[in-house]
Amino acid sequence: MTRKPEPEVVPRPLTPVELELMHIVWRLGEVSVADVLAALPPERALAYTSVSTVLRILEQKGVVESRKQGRGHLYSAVLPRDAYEAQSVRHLVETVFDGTPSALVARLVEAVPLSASEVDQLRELLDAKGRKP
Amino acid sequence: MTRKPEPEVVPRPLTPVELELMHIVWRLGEVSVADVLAALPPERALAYTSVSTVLRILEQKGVVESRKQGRGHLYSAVLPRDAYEAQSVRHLVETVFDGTPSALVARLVEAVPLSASEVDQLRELLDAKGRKP
DNA sequence: GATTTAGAACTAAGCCCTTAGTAGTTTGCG
DNA sequence: CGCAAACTACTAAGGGCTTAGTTCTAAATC
Repeated sequence: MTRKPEPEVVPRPLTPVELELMHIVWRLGEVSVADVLAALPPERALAYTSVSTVLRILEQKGVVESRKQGRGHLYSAVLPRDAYEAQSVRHLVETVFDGTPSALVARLVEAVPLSASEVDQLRELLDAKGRKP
Repeated sequence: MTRKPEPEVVPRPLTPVELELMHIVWRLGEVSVADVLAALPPERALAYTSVSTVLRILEQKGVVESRKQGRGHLYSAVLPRDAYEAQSVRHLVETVFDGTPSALVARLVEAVPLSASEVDQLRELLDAKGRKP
């Protein structure tokens, strides 16, 4: 009935709000609560305390770290965006595509509209990969 | 404070247990609670009532439907696996990769070990895509 | 037809997520 | 120094997820 405390093979994705704030942290580097608040789109009016709470949760999860600065704290990412992207893709391959990466890409090119230039870009990526395995 | 009831642009992913059961439903087609229970790996000993509850939640969400059969119910997928895969990829592109599909693939080929044959497969997918846009 | 049994519905407990208020502390300013 | 503003920690409420027990009903068996 209780959650298994074993370290997860593929870490659990960030929750929607956590991810929303992390995008800001990744973009700005080192941020105060006020910075995050200011960076949110106008229609997304979170309370100061809500942002503060989520940042504290993220710190508790080890996703960001903070250092004291003047009156408040400055938060910065411990988990780089690259790493989270990689983690997310792995998680999706694992849980939805039976661990088969090509199945994901197959579905992607079929289900998501791709511009010609994007297709070209992908081809280049594969060529680079194919030449030095 | 309450969740906005607007229809989501990209539907929320299934929860871990829901997805776990859906894999079984997709594989077996039309299943009873007992079927699902039997299809679970031995180390995954869910109670009958737990499976029943999750299937009922899935039905409530419109992901499966049921018809009465003798003593119990038979559940079958309303949401095909294809569609869910597409939905999941779109969701990931949207929330993690800024809506840029090629960024996802770039991260994939970098972060997930791909066999040479998988790389070839991907190339073929792209060729097929490139020829008829 | 009565009893056993299989299943569904209801319920609940524990946990996490989201949002935010309140209270208390620290800092900067006059 | 004292006050106002900013900031943090604590707390809470509402909702969803996970797991499962209990209870009630319907079906199968004798």
